Amino acid sequence: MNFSDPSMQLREMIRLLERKLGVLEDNQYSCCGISMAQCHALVEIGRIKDISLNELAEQLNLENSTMSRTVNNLVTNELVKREIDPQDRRYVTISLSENGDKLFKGIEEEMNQYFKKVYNSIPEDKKQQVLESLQILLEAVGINEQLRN
Amino acid sequence: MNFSDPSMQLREMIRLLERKLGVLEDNQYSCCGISMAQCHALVEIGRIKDISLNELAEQLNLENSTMSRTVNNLVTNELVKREIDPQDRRYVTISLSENGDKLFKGIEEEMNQYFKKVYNSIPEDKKQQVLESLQILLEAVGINEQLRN
DNA sequence: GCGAACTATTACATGATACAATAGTTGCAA
DNA sequence: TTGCAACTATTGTATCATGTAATAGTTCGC
Repeated sequence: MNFSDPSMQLREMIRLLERKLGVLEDNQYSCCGISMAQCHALVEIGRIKDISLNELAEQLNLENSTMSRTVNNLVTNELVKREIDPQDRRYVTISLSENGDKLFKGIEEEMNQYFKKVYNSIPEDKKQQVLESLQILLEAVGINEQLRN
Repeated sequence: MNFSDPSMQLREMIRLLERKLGVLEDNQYSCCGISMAQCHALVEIGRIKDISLNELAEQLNLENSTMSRTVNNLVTNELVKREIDPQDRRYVTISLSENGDKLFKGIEEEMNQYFKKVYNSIPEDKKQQVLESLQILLEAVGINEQLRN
Protein backbone atom coordinates (compact mmCIF):
# COMPACT_ATOMS: atom_id res chain seq x y z
CA MET A 1 0.00 0.00 0.00
CA ASN A 2 1.21 3.43 -0.89
CA PHE A 3 -0.44 6.18 1.10
CA SER A 4 1.52 9.02 -0.38
CA ASP A 5 -1.60 10.36 -2.06
CA PRO A 6 -3.49 12.31 0.61
CA SER A 7 -6.86 11.05 -0.67
CA MET A 8 -5.60 7.55 0.10
CA GLN A 9 -4.64 8.66 3.56
CA LEU A 10 -8.19 9.88 3.92
CA ARG A 11 -9.56 6.54 2.78
CA GLU A 12 -7.30 4.63 5.12
CA MET A 13 -8.12 6.71 8.15
CA ILE A 14 -11.83 6.49 7.54
CA ARG A 15 -11.46 2.75 7.14
CA LEU A 16 -9.63 2.52 10.44
CA LEU A 17 -12.15 4.75 12.15
CA GLU A 18 -15.02 2.63 10.88
CA ARG A 19 -13.31 -0.49 12.07
CA LYS A 20 -12.50 0.89 15.50
CA LEU A 21 -15.99 2.20 16.03
CA GLY A 22 -17.49 -0.88 14.41
CA VAL A 23 -15.89 -3.12 16.98
CA LEU A 24 -18.24 -1.57 19.49
CA GLU A 25 -21.22 -3.02 17.73
CA ASP A 26 -19.92 -6.12 16.12
CA ASN A 27 -21.40 -8.67 18.44
CA GLN A 28 -24.94 -9.55 17.61
CA TYR A 29 -26.11 -9.12 21.18
CA SER A 30 -23.74 -6.48 22.42
CA CYS A 31 -26.46 -3.98 23.11
CA CYS A 32 -28.06 -4.63 26.50
CA GLY A 33 -29.52 -7.98 25.53
CA ILE A 34 -31.17 -6.86 22.32
CA SER A 35 -29.75 -7.10 18.82
CA MET A 36 -27.99 -4.18 17.18
CA ALA A 37 -30.80 -3.82 14.67
CA GLN A 38 -33.24 -3.51 17.54
CA CYS A 39 -30.93 -1.13 19.36
CA HIS A 40 -30.64 1.21 16.40
CA ALA A 41 -34.38 1.19 15.94
CA LEU A 42 -34.94 1.78 19.63
CA VAL A 43 -32.68 4.82 19.67
CA GLU A 44 -34.28 6.23 16.56
CA ILE A 45 -37.77 5.79 17.98
CA GLY A 46 -36.67 7.32 21.25
CA ARG A 47 -35.35 10.37 19.49
CA ILE A 48 -38.35 11.00 17.30
CA LYS A 49 -40.89 9.78 19.90
CA ASP A 50 -43.76 8.98 17.51
CA ILE A 51 -42.95 7.64 14.08
CA SER A 52 -44.54 5.52 11.38
CA LEU A 53 -43.03 2.34 10.05
CA ASN A 54 -42.12 3.81 6.67
CA GLU A 55 -40.46 6.83 8.22
CA LEU A 56 -38.46 4.63 10.55
CA ALA A 57 -37.38 2.40 7.67
CA GLU A 58 -36.25 5.41 5.72
CA GLN A 59 -34.31 6.81 8.66
CA LEU A 60 -32.41 3.57 9.05
CA ASN A 61 -32.06 2.78 5.36
CA LEU A 62 -33.92 -0.49 5.67
CA GLU A 63 -36.73 -2.20 3.78
CA ASN A 64 -40.21 -1.85 5.14
CA SER A 65 -40.41 -5.57 5.64
CA THR A 66 -37.21 -5.71 7.63
CA MET A 67 -38.31 -2.76 9.70
CA SER A 68 -41.67 -4.32 10.39
CA ARG A 69 -40.05 -7.46 11.74
CA THR A 70 -37.53 -5.56 13.85
CA VAL A 71 -40.29 -3.45 15.36
CA ASN A 72 -42.19 -6.65 15.99
CA ASN A 73 -39.25 -8.02 17.95
CA LEU A 74 -39.14 -4.85 20.01
CA VAL A 75 -42.85 -5.17 20.67
CA THR A 76 -42.35 -8.78 21.74
CA ASN A 77 -39.66 -7.56 24.13
CA GLU A 78 -42.16 -5.03 25.45
CA LEU A 79 -39.90 -2.13 24.62
CA VAL A 80 -42.09 -0.53 21.98
CA LYS A 81 -45.78 0.12 21.45
CA ARG A 82 -47.50 -0.16 18.11
CA GLU A 83 -50.81 1.61 17.67
CA ILE A 84 -53.02 2.13 14.67
CA ASP A 85 -53.34 5.80 13.77
CA PRO A 86 -57.04 6.69 14.14
CA GLN A 87 -56.65 9.43 11.52
CA ASP A 88 -55.48 7.03 8.85
CA ARG A 89 -55.81 3.41 9.74
CA ARG A 90 -53.11 2.39 7.28
CA TYR A 91 -50.46 3.93 9.49
CA VAL A 92 -49.07 2.51 12.71
CA THR A 93 -47.71 4.87 15.30
CA ILE A 94 -44.61 3.45 16.89
CA SER A 95 -43.41 4.71 20.26
CA LEU A 96 -41.43 3.56 23.28
CA SER A 97 -43.01 1.73 26.18
CA GLU A 98 -42.00 2.62 29.70
CA ASN A 99 -39.37 -0.12 29.69
CA GLY A 100 -38.20 0.96 26.26
CA ASP A 101 -37.80 4.52 27.40
CA LYS A 102 -35.70 3.42 30.37
CA LEU A 103 -33.44 1.37 28.11
CA PHE A 104 -33.26 4.20 25.60
CA LYS A 105 -32.19 6.69 28.25
CA GLY A 106 -29.61 4.22 29.53
CA ILE A 107 -28.14 3.74 26.09
CA GLU A 108 -28.07 7.45 25.43
CA GLU A 109 -26.34 8.03 28.73
CA GLU A 110 -23.75 5.36 28.05
CA MET A 111 -23.06 6.63 24.55
CA ASN A 112 -22.74 10.16 25.81
CA GLN A 113 -20.32 9.07 28.51
CA TYR A 114 -18.24 7.24 25.94
CA PHE A 115 -18.06 10.18 23.56
CA LYS A 116 -17.30 12.50 26.40
CA LYS A 117 -14.27 10.39 27.19
CA VAL A 118 -13.20 10.35 23.56
CA TYR A 119 -13.71 14.08 23.30
CA ASN A 120 -11.68 14.70 26.39
CA SER A 121 -8.87 12.57 25.00
CA ILE A 122 -8.43 15.14 22.26
CA PRO A 123 -5.76 17.71 23.11
CA GLU A 124 -7.38 20.87 24.35
CA ASP A 125 -6.10 23.08 21.54
CA LYS A 126 -7.35 20.63 18.88
CA LYS A 127 -10.90 20.02 20.04
CA GLN A 128 -12.47 22.78 18.04
CA GLN A 129 -10.49 21.87 14.96
CA VAL A 130 -11.61 18.23 15.08
CA LEU A 131 -15.25 19.20 15.33
CA GLU A 132 -14.93 21.63 12.47
CA SER A 133 -13.09 19.08 10.36
CA LEU A 134 -15.77 16.45 10.87
CA GLN A 135 -18.33 18.95 9.73
CA ILE A 136 -16.30 19.70 6.62
CA LEU A 137 -15.83 16.00 5.95
CA LEU A 138 -19.55 15.38 6.32
CA GLU A 139 -20.23 18.03 3.75
CA ALA A 140 -17.64 16.59 1.37
CA VAL A 141 -19.20 13.14 1.66
CA GLY A 142 -22.64 14.63 1.20
CA ILE A 143 -21.62 16.36 -2.02
CA ASN A 144 -20.51 13.04 -3.48
CA GLU A 145 -23.50 11.10 -2.22
CA GLN A 146 -25.51 11.37 -5.40
CA LEU A 147 -22.53 10.91 -7.63
CA ARG A 148 -21.79 7.36 -6.53
CA ASN A 149 -21.70 4.77 -9.34
CA MET B 1 -31.84 16.49 21.43
CA ASN B 2 -29.56 19.08 22.81
CA PHE B 3 -26.24 19.29 21.07
CA SER B 4 -24.87 22.14 23.08
CA ASP B 5 -22.26 19.89 24.66
CA PRO B 6 -19.42 19.57 22.16
CA SER B 7 -18.92 15.89 22.99
CA MET B 8 -22.50 15.36 21.85
CA GLN B 9 -21.76 17.20 18.65
CA LEU B 10 -18.88 14.78 18.20
CA ARG B 11 -21.18 11.83 18.76
CA GLU B 12 -23.76 13.15 16.37
CA MET B 13 -21.31 13.84 13.59
CA ILE B 14 -19.67 10.46 13.88
CA ARG B 15 -23.13 8.90 13.79
CA LEU B 16 -23.98 10.81 10.64
CA LEU B 17 -20.66 9.96 9.07
CA GLU B 18 -21.14 6.27 9.79
CA ARG B 19 -24.60 6.37 8.32
CA LYS B 20 -23.56 8.22 5.19
CA LEU B 21 -20.63 5.92 4.57
CA GLY B 22 -22.66 2.91 5.61
CA VAL B 23 -25.16 3.54 2.88
CA LEU B 24 -22.43 2.60 0.45
CA GLU B 25 -22.38 -0.91 1.74
CA ASP B 26 -25.84 -1.51 2.99
CA ASN B 27 -27.12 -3.76 0.26
CA GLN B 28 -26.23 -7.36 0.69
CA TYR B 29 -25.00 -7.73 -2.88
CA SER B 30 -23.85 -4.20 -3.55
CA CYS B 31 -20.24 -5.17 -4.13
CA CYS B 32 -19.75 -6.36 -7.70
CA GLY B 33 -21.98 -9.39 -7.34
CA ILE B 34 -20.45 -10.71 -4.15
CA SER B 35 -21.63 -10.12 -0.61
CA MET B 36 -20.13 -7.42 1.57
CA ALA B 37 -18.58 -10.03 3.84
CA GLN B 38 -16.88 -11.56 0.83
CA CYS B 39 -15.84 -8.14 -0.44
CA HIS B 40 -14.21 -7.19 2.84
CA ALA B 41 -12.37 -10.48 2.95
CA LEU B 42 -11.30 -10.14 -0.68
CA VAL B 43 -9.81 -6.71 -0.08
CA GLU B 44 -8.01 -7.84 3.04
CA ILE B 45 -6.55 -10.87 1.26
CA GLY B 46 -5.54 -8.69 -1.66
CA ARG B 47 -3.72 -6.32 0.63
CA ILE B 48 -1.80 -8.92 2.57
CA LYS B 49 -1.40 -11.33 -0.38
CA ASP B 50 -0.87 -14.53 1.60
CA ILE B 51 -2.66 -15.00 4.87
CA SER B 52 -3.91 -17.77 7.11
CA LEU B 53 -7.50 -18.23 8.13
CA ASN B 54 -6.93 -17.23 11.74
CA GLU B 55 -5.05 -14.10 10.79
CA LEU B 56 -7.75 -13.11 8.36
CA ALA B 57 -10.43 -13.69 10.99
CA GLU B 58 -8.55 -11.51 13.43
CA GLN B 59 -8.09 -8.74 10.89
CA LEU B 60 -11.81 -8.63 10.24
CA ASN B 61 -12.94 -9.24 13.81
CA LEU B 62 -14.80 -12.39 12.91
CA GLU B 63 -14.98 -15.92 14.28
CA ASN B 64 -12.87 -18.58 12.65
CA SER B 65 -15.95 -20.46 11.62
CA THR B 66 -17.51 -17.45 9.93
CA MET B 67 -14.26 -16.68 8.20
CA SER B 68 -13.91 -20.24 7.00
CA ARG B 69 -17.33 -20.11 5.38
CA THR B 70 -16.76 -16.74 3.79
CA VAL B 71 -13.47 -17.90 2.34
CA ASN B 72 -15.24 -21.00 1.11
CA ASN B 73 -17.75 -18.84 -0.73
CA LEU B 74 -14.92 -16.91 -2.34
CA VAL B 75 -13.28 -20.17 -3.38
CA THR B 76 -16.57 -21.33 -4.88
CA ASN B 77 -16.69 -18.08 -6.82
CA GLU B 78 -13.16 -18.81 -8.01
CA LEU B 79 -11.85 -15.56 -6.57
CA VAL B 80 -9.58 -17.06 -3.94
CA LYS B 81 -7.21 -20.00 -3.68
CA ARG B 82 -6.85 -22.11 -0.59
CA GLU B 83 -3.69 -24.17 -0.22
CA ILE B 84 -2.36 -26.23 2.61
CA ASP B 85 0.88 -24.87 3.95
CA PRO B 86 3.53 -27.55 3.39
CA GLN B 87 5.51 -26.26 6.36
CA ASP B 88 2.65 -26.80 8.76
CA ARG B 89 -0.27 -28.71 7.35
CA ARG B 90 -2.65 -27.26 9.91
CA TYR B 91 -2.47 -23.89 8.20
CA VAL B 92 -4.13 -22.96 4.95
CA THR B 93 -2.59 -20.26 2.85
CA ILE B 94 -5.25 -18.04 1.37
CA SER B 95 -4.49 -15.91 -1.67
CA LEU B 96 -6.28 -14.31 -4.60
CA SER B 97 -6.83 -16.14 -7.86
CA GLU B 98 -6.31 -14.33 -11.13
CA ASN B 99 -9.99 -13.41 -11.26
CA GLY B 100 -9.91 -12.37 -7.63
CA ASP B 101 -6.95 -10.12 -8.24
CA LYS B 102 -8.73 -8.41 -11.12
CA LEU B 103 -11.78 -7.82 -8.97
CA PHE B 104 -9.62 -6.64 -6.07
CA LYS B 105 -7.81 -4.13 -8.27
CA GLY B 106 -11.13 -2.93 -9.65
CA ILE B 107 -12.54 -2.40 -6.17
CA GLU B 108 -9.40 -0.62 -5.00
CA GLU B 109 -9.52 1.61 -8.03
CA GLU B 110 -13.18 2.45 -7.51
CA MET B 111 -12.68 3.18 -3.83
CA ASN B 112 -9.69 5.36 -4.56
CA GLN B 113 -11.63 7.29 -7.16
CA TYR B 114 -14.42 7.84 -4.68
CA PHE B 115 -12.18 9.09 -1.93
CA LYS B 116 -10.33 11.27 -4.36
CA LYS B 117 -13.61 12.96 -5.18
CA VAL B 118 -14.45 13.35 -1.51
CA TYR B 119 -11.01 14.69 -0.78
CA ASN B 120 -11.25 17.19 -3.61
CA SER B 121 -14.60 18.37 -2.28
CA ILE B 122 -12.82 19.64 0.80
CA PRO B 123 -11.87 23.31 0.52
CA GLU B 124 -8.23 23.61 -0.41
CA ASP B 125 -7.19 25.40 2.77
CA LYS B 126 -8.89 22.77 4.97
CA LYS B 127 -7.55 19.57 3.46
CA GLN B 128 -4.52 19.29 5.70
CA GLN B 129 -6.55 20.15 8.76
CA VAL B 130 -9.10 17.42 8.06
CA LEU B 131 -6.42 14.77 7.67
CA GLU B 132 -4.73 15.86 10.84
CA SER B 133 -8.01 15.91 12.72
CA LEU B 134 -8.88 12.39 11.66
CA GLN B 135 -5.53 11.24 12.92
CA ILE B 136 -6.17 12.95 16.24
CA LEU B 137 -9.64 11.44 16.43
CA LEU B 138 -8.28 7.98 15.71
CA GLU B 139 -5.85 8.36 18.57
CA ALA B 140 -8.58 9.57 20.90
CA VAL B 141 -10.75 6.59 20.02
CA GLY B 142 -7.77 4.29 20.42
CA ILE B 143 -7.05 5.58 23.90
CA ASN B 144 -10.57 4.72 24.98
CA GLU B 145 -10.65 1.36 23.27
CA GLN B 146 -9.60 -0.65 26.29
CA LEU B 147 -11.66 1.42 28.65
CA ARG B 148 -15.01 0.43 27.20
CA ASN B 149 -17.46 -1.06 29.69
C1' DG C 1 4.32 -42.71 20.94
C1' DC C 2 0.87 -40.16 23.54
C1' DG C 3 -1.53 -36.31 24.85
C1' DA C 4 -1.95 -31.25 24.91
C1' DA C 5 -2.35 -27.43 21.92
C1' DC C 6 -3.44 -25.63 17.74
C1' DT C 7 -5.88 -24.81 12.83
C1' DA C 8 -9.54 -25.25 10.13
C1' DT C 9 -14.07 -27.16 9.03
C1' DT C 10 -18.73 -28.65 9.96
C1' DA C 11 -23.26 -28.99 12.67
C1' DC C 12 -26.75 -26.43 14.51
C1' DA C 13 -29.38 -22.51 15.78
C1' DT C 14 -30.55 -17.75 15.35
C1' DG C 15 -31.01 -13.29 13.27
C1' DA C 16 -30.93 -9.79 9.51
C1' DT C 17 -32.19 -8.75 5.17
C1' DA C 18 -34.33 -8.27 0.47
C1' DC C 19 -37.91 -9.10 -2.89
C1' DA C 20 -42.40 -10.35 -3.81
C1' DA C 21 -47.05 -11.29 -2.62
C1' DT C 22 -50.85 -10.09 0.29
C1' DA C 23 -54.33 -7.62 3.26
C1' DG C 24 -56.31 -3.62 4.72
C1' DT C 25 -57.22 1.54 4.15
C1' DT C 26 -57.88 5.84 1.76
C1' DG C 27 -58.99 8.92 -1.81
C1' DC C 28 -60.47 10.07 -6.21
C1' DA C 29 -63.08 9.84 -10.24
C1' DA C 30 -66.44 8.02 -13.30
C1' DT D 1 -71.55 5.20 -4.67
C1' DT D 2 -68.77 2.12 -6.40
C1' DG D 3 -64.66 0.66 -8.20
C1' DC D 4 -59.89 1.27 -8.92
C1' DA D 5 -55.31 3.23 -8.07
C1' DA D 6 -52.17 4.39 -4.50
C1' DC D 7 -50.51 3.71 -0.21
C1' DT D 8 -49.05 1.28 4.55
C1' DA D 9 -47.87 -2.49 6.88
C1' DT D 10 -47.34 -7.49 7.34
C1' DT D 11 -46.19 -12.08 5.86
C1' DG D 12 -44.00 -15.76 2.73
C1' DT D 13 -39.82 -17.27 0.91
C1' DA D 14 -35.06 -17.52 0.21
C1' DT D 15 -30.40 -16.29 1.23
C1' DC D 16 -26.54 -14.84 3.82
C1' DA D 17 -23.96 -13.83 8.18
C1' DT D 18 -22.82 -15.08 12.52
C1' DG D 19 -21.68 -17.42 17.01
C1' DT D 20 -21.06 -21.54 19.90
C1' DA D 21 -19.87 -26.03 20.10
C1' DA D 22 -18.36 -30.29 18.25
C1' DT D 23 -15.14 -32.57 15.13
C1' DA D 24 -11.02 -33.89 12.28
C1' DG D 25 -6.45 -33.41 11.19
C1' DT D 26 -1.59 -31.71 12.47
C1' DT D 27 2.29 -30.48 15.30
C1' DC D 28 5.17 -30.47 19.20
C1' DG D 29 6.98 -31.54 23.57
C1' DC D 30 7.56 -34.86 27.07
